[in-house]
Amino acid sequence: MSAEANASGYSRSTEDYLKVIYELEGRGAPVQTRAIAEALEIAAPSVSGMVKRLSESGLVEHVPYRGVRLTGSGRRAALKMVRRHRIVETYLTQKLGYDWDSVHDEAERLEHAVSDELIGRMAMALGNPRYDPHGAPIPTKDGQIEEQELLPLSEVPVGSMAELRLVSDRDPELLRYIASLGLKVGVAFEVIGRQPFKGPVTIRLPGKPPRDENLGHELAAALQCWEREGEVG
Amino acid sequence: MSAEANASGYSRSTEDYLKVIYELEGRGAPVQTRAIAEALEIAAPSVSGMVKRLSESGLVEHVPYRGVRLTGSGRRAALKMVRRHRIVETYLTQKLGYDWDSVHDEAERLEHAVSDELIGRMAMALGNPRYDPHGAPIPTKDGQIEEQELLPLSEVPVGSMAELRLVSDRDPELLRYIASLGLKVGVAFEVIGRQPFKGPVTIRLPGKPPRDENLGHELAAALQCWEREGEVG
DNA sequence: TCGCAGATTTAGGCACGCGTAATTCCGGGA
DNA sequence: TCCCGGAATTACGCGTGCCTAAATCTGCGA
Repeated sequence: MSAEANASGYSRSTEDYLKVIYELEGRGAPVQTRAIAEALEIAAPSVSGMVKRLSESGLVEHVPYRGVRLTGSGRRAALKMVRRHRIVETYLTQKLGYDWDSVHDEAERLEHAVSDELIGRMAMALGNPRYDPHGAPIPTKDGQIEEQELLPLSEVPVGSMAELRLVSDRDPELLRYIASLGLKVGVAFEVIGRQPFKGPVTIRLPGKPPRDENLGHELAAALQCWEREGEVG
Repeated sequence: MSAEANASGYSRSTEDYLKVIYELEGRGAPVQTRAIAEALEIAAPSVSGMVKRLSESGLVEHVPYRGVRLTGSGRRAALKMVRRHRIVETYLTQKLGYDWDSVHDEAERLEHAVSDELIGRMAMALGNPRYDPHGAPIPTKDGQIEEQELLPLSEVPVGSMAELRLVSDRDPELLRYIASLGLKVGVAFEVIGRQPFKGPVTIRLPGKPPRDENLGHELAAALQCWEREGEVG
């Protein structure tokens, strides 16, 4: 036996913490202990303890009772994990026939085990993709990540055209459902109605003939879209 | 986050122990604490402690001061790890352009992270190979493994033809060296000399013109061959 | 300004898996 | 049979990362 514990040099837990902190940070707001605890499904005091260690390692900045922010090296490590996760998901989907609803768990384990070398080879084999199967941008090797200007379908104005660009990889049921409607990343459709008080959104999907579907508010809120200003097909 | 700690349900350490015990067991002889400690590069008392836990989990049978043997479920789990390791090595070599001397460490990490599903898909993509790139037989999904009748090159009679069938994946230097000689699994050659007192073995490699090479005893002992009884090219 | 709810941290504990030091066991030679 | 060296185990301790219970802080509404 001779392999490193973990390809990145950090423990599996550390990698998980960095990734969720990155994801919860949005645009720089401090991340609460409780949010981390919920995302990782562990108790809040456990997070307090771990945050202390992360802070001593210089990966996060911790203001007691206020929250944590990633430091430069914390963010770099987090983006590395995000890159790994998304490349693995893309690879499994494109090269090994996985469906987009079943890659998340597998990637969640593999992201801790793959080396930079392997990620590089996977990316190469895929032609250095910019997005994963759910539309999420893949950070580059040197930690650049594209910022997307997206709108939840629940907020796209009625009457405009929209294109599905991004959906979370976390909910297989949701992914299977929207796939069953013919909705995947890149599909354009018309928003033809929305009911008030978190009512459903009605969209018209392309096809012969076009098909109308009603999507619940919660679902519509999970579908990040480009709004294509302008007229209707 | 929602993935299991480890695809098999056992901890990474447990998986490592089971694999080395399997490999050290040969044909059923009890495995000594010290042998495990050396293989895993950890201290002997640590092994004693772990063996106790493995034994309580029903994975090994431990006779104090005598050694351990895998139980049925221990052997099944070990063979699963061996299958994972060898399929991953084969996949990396065949599909991602790795050389045979660089796959071991990567596989050592990945074998703990891949699911049965993924191993199945990799095996499928490879056409269900029976051997890994180093010639080691790949256990089937249900835990069958082929027994090979092989002879170390250091014991193949002078004058016979032999074919390289198996070499350990542990030593990248050795693998690179023999590859540089044109020796890989499946290559046949003639054994034309061997010096006494652990002296070198001389082989004649096919080619135009044939090439003779002298291999040190230790190296020759690491090359497991089929002896092709009979005459010489 | 006070008090309360909720978030956070501290206190104390546990399992895992590793280490070193000290002790015990086993087998072979005298 | 005794003794001795090497193997194994026991005793004790450490860091990681999780837990629950108890204390503390923060901000908001009365």
